[in-house]
Amino acid sequence: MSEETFILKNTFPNFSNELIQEIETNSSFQSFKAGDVIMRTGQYIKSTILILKGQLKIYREGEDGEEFLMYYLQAGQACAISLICSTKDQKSQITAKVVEDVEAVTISLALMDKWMMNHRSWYEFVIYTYRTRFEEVLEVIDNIAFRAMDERLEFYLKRHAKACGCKEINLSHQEIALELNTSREVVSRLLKKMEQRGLVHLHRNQIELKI
Amino acid sequence: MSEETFILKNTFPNFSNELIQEIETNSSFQSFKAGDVIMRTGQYIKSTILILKGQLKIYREGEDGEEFLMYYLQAGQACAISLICSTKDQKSQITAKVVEDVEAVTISLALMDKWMMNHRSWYEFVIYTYRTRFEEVLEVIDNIAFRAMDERLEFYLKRHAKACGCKEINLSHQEIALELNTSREVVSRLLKKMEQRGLVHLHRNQIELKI
DNA sequence: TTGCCCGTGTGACAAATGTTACTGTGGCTA
DNA sequence: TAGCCACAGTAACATTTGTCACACGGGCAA
Repeated sequence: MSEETFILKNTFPNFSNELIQEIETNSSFQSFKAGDVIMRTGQYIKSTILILKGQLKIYREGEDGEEFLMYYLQAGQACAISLICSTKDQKSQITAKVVEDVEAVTISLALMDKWMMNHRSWYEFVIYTYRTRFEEVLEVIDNIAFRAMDERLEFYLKRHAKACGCKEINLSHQEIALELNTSREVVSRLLKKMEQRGLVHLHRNQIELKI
Repeated sequence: MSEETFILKNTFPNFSNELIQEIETNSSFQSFKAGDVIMRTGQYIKSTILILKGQLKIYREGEDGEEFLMYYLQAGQACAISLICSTKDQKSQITAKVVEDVEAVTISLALMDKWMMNHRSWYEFVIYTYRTRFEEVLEVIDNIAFRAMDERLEFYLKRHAKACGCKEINLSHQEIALELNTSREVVSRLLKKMEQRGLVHLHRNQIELKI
């Protein structure tokens, strides 16, 4: 078994052997550096990527360049939006930026379309991806629709900790503010209150989550 | 051609003849009255519905019973969420309420799953539905993340007018406030400002859109 | 007609959030 | 070491939104 096969099988354990083989013969491996923007709002989607390693964030851009975090993508996942844009010349509605160096497999739209019909395990992956992302987006809506900034910040920190698997969050207040579409001062203020309540411990460039 | 076949073919012109036939033989026609709640947050999804006539609204419920409008469903459409929940015992994340009396076809999950593989036109319908709803939800996120209440209200009114196909909106300020998750007073205040700007003309129980 | 409810309008105030301005501090580098 | 810069803290104020209180008028039913 080649190294690629091994990684693919491990990262996407539900894919059938035939599918893995098809992926290997038909698609290309690629790397991206932290900070790279893989997809930008308004660009045409020509392919999708399966993530083997690293982390991406998917966010919505406002008219004045505001960012708004939707969700993170990690190894074993794919971007729901690019999975579904189908054959039409579909413009991306979101931006994808690399958080940690990414290794990925690029798959053309035509192939995806074919696989949907021929590979049960691909079909299930797509449906699963779509469903979970839709749910995640619904949760995001809940947060901004029903909750105030303090709760949203708390939710954001927990989600971030979960995504990176540790309780130390290495983000500046400015970065957090961007993703929640608010201002640094507000984030500082609320974090200070959270610290008083014992929920976090604040350091320079690091927030230690204590819950 | 039976009456049902005729209606189905007209409402879902992209469905193949074989698919239409399958729908007819395997699923049941149902009616719902305005105000009925077809699906509620937390309920298990056992089937999906294709809408032949009338209008539904799909909204998210907050913990204290707040509503938050996601989108409307009309003839020729289906609920994206129920389309994708697949075989798992999936709980609904949204609530669906009838706005105008609805006639619909109910389809079990098992059938949907089968059709995805066997009927290209069903597959395309599902993908199309998912994509467009995802986009709509992204737009909703834009609105609450990046825009203030006055813009959101304007957007809401336009969307409502578009959905019902006329410029007279027969809603009380209270109802609008619920769907935007704000209070009646705020809606009144903003509508008054819009009237001063010449965007609307206010009547009792009716808002006349002038744009 | 009278009384009542609903929808609406509005002022006054409270609370949350955004903005401006300034301070301090740690670390890097010229 | 001095100067610079990014990050963080915070006070003061503006703006937006939510809340409370109350008034007005239309229409309906007793």
